[in-house]
Amino acid sequence: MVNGRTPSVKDVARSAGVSLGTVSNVMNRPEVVSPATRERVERAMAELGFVRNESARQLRAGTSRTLAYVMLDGTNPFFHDVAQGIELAAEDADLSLFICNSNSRAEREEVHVDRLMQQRVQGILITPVNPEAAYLAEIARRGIPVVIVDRVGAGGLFCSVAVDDVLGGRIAVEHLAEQGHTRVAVVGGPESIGQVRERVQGARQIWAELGLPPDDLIHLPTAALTVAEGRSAGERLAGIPARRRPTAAFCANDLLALGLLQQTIGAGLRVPEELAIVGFDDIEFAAAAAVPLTSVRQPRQELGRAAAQLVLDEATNPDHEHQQLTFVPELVARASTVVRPRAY
Amino acid sequence: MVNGRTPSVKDVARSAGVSLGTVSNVMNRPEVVSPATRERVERAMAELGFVRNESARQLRAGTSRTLAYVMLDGTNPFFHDVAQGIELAAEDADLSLFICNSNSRAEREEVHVDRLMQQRVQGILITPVNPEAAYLAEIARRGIPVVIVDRVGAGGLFCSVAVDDVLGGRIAVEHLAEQGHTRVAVVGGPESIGQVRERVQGARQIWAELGLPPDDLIHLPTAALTVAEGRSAGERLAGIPARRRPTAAFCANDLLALGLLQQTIGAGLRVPEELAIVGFDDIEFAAAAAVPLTSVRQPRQELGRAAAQLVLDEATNPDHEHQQLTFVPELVARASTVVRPRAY
DNA sequence: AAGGGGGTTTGAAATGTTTCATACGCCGTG
DNA sequence: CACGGCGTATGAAACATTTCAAACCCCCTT
Repeated sequence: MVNGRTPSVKDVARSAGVSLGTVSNVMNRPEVVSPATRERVERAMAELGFVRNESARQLRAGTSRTLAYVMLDGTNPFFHDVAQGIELAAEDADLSLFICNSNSRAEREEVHVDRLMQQRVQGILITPVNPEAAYLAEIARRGIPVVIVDRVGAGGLFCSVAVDDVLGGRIAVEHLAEQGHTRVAVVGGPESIGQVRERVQGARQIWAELGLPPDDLIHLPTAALTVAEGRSAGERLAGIPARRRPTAAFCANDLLALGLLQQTIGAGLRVPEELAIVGFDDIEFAAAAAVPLTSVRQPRQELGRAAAQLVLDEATNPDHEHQQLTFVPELVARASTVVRPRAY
Repeated sequence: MVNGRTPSVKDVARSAGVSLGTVSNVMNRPEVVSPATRERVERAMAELGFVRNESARQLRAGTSRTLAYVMLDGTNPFFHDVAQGIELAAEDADLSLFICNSNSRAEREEVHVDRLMQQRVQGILITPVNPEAAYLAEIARRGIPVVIVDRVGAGGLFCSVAVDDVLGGRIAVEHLAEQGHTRVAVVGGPESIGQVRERVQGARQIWAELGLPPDDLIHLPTAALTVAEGRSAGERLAGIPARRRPTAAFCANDLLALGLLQQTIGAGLRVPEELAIVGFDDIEFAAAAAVPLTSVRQPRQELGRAAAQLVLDEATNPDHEHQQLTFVPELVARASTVVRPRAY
């Protein structure tokens, strides 16, 4: 430490008796400097407690060493698993990952993205409140690598990585139909969330294809995809007289399903005998629920990892082409829908 | 956009017909520049799509606008709630929050912290793998504001914010004793985690004070604080013949408790009649479990917010003094310990 | 008409790196 | 002995901003 100020390359150079350039070389191309001087410089660094100033490095070099992920909802473990996948890919590329959380608020999201642009991050991964937002198109147009995660972006302007949500809705409801259910609730909302729209749409599709009467697929809207909303939907469901009550529910995500499960069990319904439940995402807590939850699995980490790879390709490969990756979801059957499921 | 390059203040200045300094003034002290020029400059910025380069700003100004939180375990929702509290405080102070995740690996933690130092963040909040780690003391010694979250740091070198874990262990076991339990399992590990040691210690303390025989407080070690480990502990517990089996379990965190709950219910034990369960942290999923979980609540968001305030104080207040804040945990009784708990 | 003063604007220095052309030192070769 | 070449080291320029003393302009006072 040099009189309070944190030491700079200049201080290191002086203390080691070499020039600025040499110190820089020690950090960036150690092979060109002779072992003896390198040794001397490294000792000086250690002695002074030198820490390279990343701002200055980045300013001059013009390239940053961070990726960023703006997640939609920090209370949903799903997004943390995605983030974990991104983190692993970032680690491989020797990059740092900057995680932000918009909490489903569009204006907060934009503040975060703005800050990230100012930081000149290498690329932005984002699960946006609204993938059609004009400002997103704008930054992509400028050449900042942007990858939409868990949604598909508008008009091929960006890469995106998502699961086929329509298909997910289909397999969930198909599974219920296979178990003999002919009156099914579809729980989810608000419609402004694209994932919800598509999952519901998939449910309707297969229902029609199976030739079941549209009125027996009952939509139970919710205000958000949270445990609390799931509980509230559960109340409404349990309140329906037994003869007219759906015998199964497909929830737009696992948080809803968990809330619904808790509430309906509390109300005395047996799961799955009186009410079968399917969730979506297959978060870790789904398997850990007291009645393990059947769910539509998204390859969460894989989603994140693939997104990171796309953003890196866009950042480094001059003839990168935007692509929309779609993963195939998979049903994981557990005790909440089948009386004796295959082993966990 | 100026021929591919992203535009700089210089470009804005030229386009608006003013000097560099004026553009800077528009951004940093708008009150000194006349409305007419300000207007002109702002228009030029919008036209060119100018985005301030934060690296250059920070290099020159010497101050960054970010706080960072290095969390211990991204799979535990507890830490995300803490992060949320930090985020709110950061938002108030108009700072960005950089969230990293060490996943309980000491070397990854150190890489993260190193990067953060290079970025010259205003302060580092951290739930460290080991609060006694030498490198932490080292950076604190250099004057970087560091706050330990959910642990207390060594030798008053840093501020810290934590809950009284010993007390938490006491009230958990006291509650079980009040319900008449006289043979109790304490589930948790590894001992290398400070939180575990102290919670277990609290349990032993009160057990002794209540005059109960030490052998009837049975320690069930686990390799980590995860749902999977909770399940495995549950297997062992369920395997004990009913006459000698503990009638209650205190788990070192909610993840363990949730796994234990699931496993033991699956094995046919009734909760709480045959096995009462208490967790620790009171994460959101605790209340949402099919048998809502009694837990020792930590004020999670409050913890984060307080930590952020401490770090900001250290960063800005010249006569800051380190303090160790301790919050008092609180028992939240739910159905996993009492047959008819007070309203949820 | 000179002086003064307030409100704006300017220009240059400074921040800590990296980069790159150049210089240096040394050795072996012709 | 001069020369070329190689391996190292150097110094200055460049990066995009902020800051601050100085300059400028205009108007009011005396």
